[in-house]
Amino acid sequence: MKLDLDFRSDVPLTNQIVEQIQHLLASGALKPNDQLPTVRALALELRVNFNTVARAYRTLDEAGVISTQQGRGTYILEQTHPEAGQRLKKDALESLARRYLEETARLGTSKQEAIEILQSLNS
Amino acid sequence: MKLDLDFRSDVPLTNQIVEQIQHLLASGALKPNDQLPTVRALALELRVNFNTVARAYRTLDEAGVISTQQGRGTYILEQTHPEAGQRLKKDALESLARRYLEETARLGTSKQEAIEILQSLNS
DNA sequence: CATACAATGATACAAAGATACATTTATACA
DNA sequence: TGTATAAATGTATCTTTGTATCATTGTATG
Repeated sequence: MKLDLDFRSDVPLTNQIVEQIQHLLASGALKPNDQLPTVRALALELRVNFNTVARAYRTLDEAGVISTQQGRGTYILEQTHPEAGQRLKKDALESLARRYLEETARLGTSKQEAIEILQSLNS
Repeated sequence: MKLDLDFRSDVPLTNQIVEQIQHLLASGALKPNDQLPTVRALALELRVNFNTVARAYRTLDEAGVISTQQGRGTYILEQTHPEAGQRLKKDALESLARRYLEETARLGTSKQEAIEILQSLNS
């Protein structure tokens, strides 16, 4: 990967990694489903502790840009376009909700019960 | 088999397999003496390493749900404890609920909103 | 200075994959 | 029909990969 860290910069290494991966994505150098280097491989290349790469990956994960999977690796996600979003999000939510009801119904549970179970979860 | 793994979930793949097989059992889609797919066949279908399936099978074996036999295959056992059925169903419902919340959260939706969407569905 | 905080590194851990193996069943062939 | 061989199936073990937690370092701030 063509990343180039500036160790003298006052912007943290982790942030530099995050930003540069986002640039690669924006420029098309990285595409959905591409596998990123392992945290250790990239760390070696950048001469940095692998935790630093792992932290960058986590930031990107939380931003919904990549998916990091323990034991498997990390992958670029499909980018959901915000402008296409509102309608699609509503549809997606409804389809999730329908699927949840179908599956609980298969277990012989009513919609009301299915909702109560949700409410009882501590989160 | 109708299993559907979420590679982005923080629930380990092995656990997802365990839970979903328990769902199939709780819902009656799997019955005693049914043969499960071989570890390799199911792994291929789920796009997962076959050891991951083997680990899930072992967990179910240790729980007394199935019987795995080297060289033969794996089979659903008779349920010796009647109350195990209730337990199975309760666990199944809870993990379905958790997954629903996890997926809606990923779309930026709160638990309360997730519940309201359920209520708004005409069924 | 002292102390607090942020960034990075070090170490131990957990989940998943790769590879070689053991057991059972199926098949070939004398 | 008996036996050798191959194929199918689960098991054991090690490697790879990301995660969690604590220690270290540097720097601001009082």
